[in-house]
Amino acid sequence: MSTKDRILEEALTLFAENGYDGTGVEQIAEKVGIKAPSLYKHFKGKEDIMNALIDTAEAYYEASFGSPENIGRLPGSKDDFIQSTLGRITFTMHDPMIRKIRKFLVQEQFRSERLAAITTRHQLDGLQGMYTKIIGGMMNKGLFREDDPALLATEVTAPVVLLISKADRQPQYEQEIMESIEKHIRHFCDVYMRG
Amino acid sequence: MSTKDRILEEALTLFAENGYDGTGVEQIAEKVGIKAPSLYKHFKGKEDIMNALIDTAEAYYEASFGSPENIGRLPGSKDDFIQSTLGRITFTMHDPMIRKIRKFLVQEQFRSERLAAITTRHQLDGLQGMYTKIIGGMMNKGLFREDDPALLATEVTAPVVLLISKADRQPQYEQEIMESIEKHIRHFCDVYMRG
DNA sequence: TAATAAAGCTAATGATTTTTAGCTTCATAA
DNA sequence: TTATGAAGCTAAAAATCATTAGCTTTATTA
Repeated sequence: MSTKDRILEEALTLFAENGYDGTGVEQIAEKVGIKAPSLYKHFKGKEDIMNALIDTAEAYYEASFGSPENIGRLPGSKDDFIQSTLGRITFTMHDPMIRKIRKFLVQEQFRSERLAAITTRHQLDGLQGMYTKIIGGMMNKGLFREDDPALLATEVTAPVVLLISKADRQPQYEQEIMESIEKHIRHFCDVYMRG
Repeated sequence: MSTKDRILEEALTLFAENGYDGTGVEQIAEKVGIKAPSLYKHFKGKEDIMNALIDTAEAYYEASFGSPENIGRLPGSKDDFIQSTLGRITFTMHDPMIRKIRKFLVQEQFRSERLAAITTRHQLDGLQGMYTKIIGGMMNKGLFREDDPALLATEVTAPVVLLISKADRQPQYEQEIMESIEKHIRHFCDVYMRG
């Protein structure tokens, strides 16, 4: 892994933990194993590091939610829907990279319009767009009752997003949070699915 | 209004806009109309200002969600439920004090366990506890179908909380957001209320 | 082999920021 | 009226931080 990428990696870790203003270039350099002035061989300055980081977050978003392939096959039953959804949530919750991007964005969302827009995509439009397609597709197959797929996507994803945020800041409650999420998903299926 | 209170007021405004680390004591002093060293006649230091601010946020939470009186009378019909809920949301969204506390908390939630706990209360337990009581009460009167009131409270409040956060960082979308919220609330009533 | 460029280092600069020391003013109370 | 304490100020200390300048090493390439 190149030094440049190592810098981005450690910077994201530190920004996620202490925020941009709460992180010094010296800290970043130390984690990478170089001295602070050497950072400037790779980036113009601290802000340049953050901008590169934002590009990473954008690319990551694009890879996760940008293409329809990420949905995979449509779930064919209630249990299938529940299991694939819980799987996605468990992955999203624990993947270190996604977790750091989430924590970084939530702290820096007010820094610029661009960061605000990315935060909204990560927190709302991403998951929601994905579930609009899934639910819409399953509706066509008669697995969901007729309704507005985008609205149902909001209903199912919003509580999950909020509970994952809670787990990010209070990991000691992770177990209860997972139980709440599962309960919520099952209830959602009971209400909106056929059979 | 005392200088001490003015300091807290301006500090909250600045912390909400630029975060704790992004705000200098000099900025706070300037907004108050004094010089930075004079702040130390009222607080031990910058961190002491934030701690006092957190007490304010706690007190505010207690006043808003701590006592059952804040629910007022139970809504007696679907329209009553929708109107009182939309009223509460509009107020919460626009009240400058609540708005600043929300923005402050969302940025500083990882700074300490105390801030994490308060953020969870403000973002989840507060509204949710209130709506658990409202929906539970209305269920007893036969206005809601039989179900788990706490679960329904999650379903109705979570999308609202997320959309309000979006409005905080992207006020230019406020109108569409309000429409989304209203659509969501009406849909919620259609699904879970009788009649 | 000689030249070059990339990537590291030390030392230091300059800017900012929090905090302290010590002085002044002014209202209040003895 | 005098003493006291609260609340402001200026000046400066002390610390931190991002960045620059200039040197060294090392690998690559002509």
